Amino acid sequence: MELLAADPDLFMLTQTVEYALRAVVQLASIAPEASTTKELAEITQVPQAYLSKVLQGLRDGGIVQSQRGVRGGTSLAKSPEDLSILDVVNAVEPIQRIRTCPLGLKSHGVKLCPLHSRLDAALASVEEAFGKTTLAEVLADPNTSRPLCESSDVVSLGNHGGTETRSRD
Amino acid sequence: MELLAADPDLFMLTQTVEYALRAVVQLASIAPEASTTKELAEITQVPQAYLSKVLQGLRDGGIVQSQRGVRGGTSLAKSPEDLSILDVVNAVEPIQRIRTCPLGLKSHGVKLCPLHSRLDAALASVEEAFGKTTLAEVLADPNTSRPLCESSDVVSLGNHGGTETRSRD
DNA sequence: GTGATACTGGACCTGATTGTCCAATTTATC
DNA sequence: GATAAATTGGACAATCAGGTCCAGTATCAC
Repeated sequence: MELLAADPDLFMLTQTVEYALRAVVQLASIAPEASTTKELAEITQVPQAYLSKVLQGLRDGGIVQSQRGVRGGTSLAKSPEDLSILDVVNAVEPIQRIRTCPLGLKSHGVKLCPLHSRLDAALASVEEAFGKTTLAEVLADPNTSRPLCESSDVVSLGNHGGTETRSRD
Repeated sequence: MELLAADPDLFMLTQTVEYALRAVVQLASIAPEASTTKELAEITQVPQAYLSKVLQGLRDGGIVQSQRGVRGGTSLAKSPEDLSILDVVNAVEPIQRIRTCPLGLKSHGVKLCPLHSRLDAALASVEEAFGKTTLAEVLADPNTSRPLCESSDVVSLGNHGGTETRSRD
């Protein structure tokens, strides 16, 4: 069997955050429909068993909701307009701003030293950028190819003939 | 013995990067003098044995240089004006921009999808911010307390009466 | 109600990161 | 040259994120 080499971490983002974002973007693209974990895993290319854990985190964070049983699945808990990238990130792995001196120096309590204030500034800018980008904007982006999908071709990722998502009627 | 709870990771920055930055900033503040690993470890509050590993990485990356033996130690390899935060980060844990689609979709090869292009944009902004901040600037920052040091008080971290750094004459 | 579908949650495995320890080596000083 | 001060590097331990597996439970459809 070929076990595809796990992608290296993306520096800032952990693998888990990357997976969460993929899943949520895909769910947003079919919102308000639901998708099974299996489908999601195939499309987003995330290990299915692990994706289910990630989805649990997203559910606990109020990003998605899920339905058990036959014709069940996971769907967005809010509309794509009301969910930011930051919301998703914070649900699975909160961005921790640097609020107190990591060395525990008392006098740095309020005012961070030049080093840490700069590091925190970087965190802040990322936080802001993520905070003001909604999933709807990501989906509507006209400049680039469709999220997670082959640009002009049909997706074909191993689930032959069963790709359509289900709707709850 | 009191083993202080290891600081949690700072989201973007790994522990190792944080340690590397602390060490380099301290070295910059005494440049071009050298410091022993023991001294550095006390001031930066990094486990000494691990700090020596981090310093090895910095040395391999050309950020610092070290001198063995009596009166040896580690010093900056360049002047603080010529070292950016990014240089330090890249030496121990390079920022990896997202250049190709993490899902391996061929058609995304050149143009990232809306999701990943936004993530990469965040990386880019951090990279830029780090890239244009030199260690000299960090040290010269008038707005905040001194890096790694108690603001108005003298440092006193357990090395009684042997804090002065050595110069090679 | 029976069976198939699908999420849930706990136990477990694995590899990478973090951290420790020690023997070897280099170097200044006396 | 002997000694002490330091870095160097390898082996090893601990912790955690990433990932797997499976039994349990909820739900729909017939």
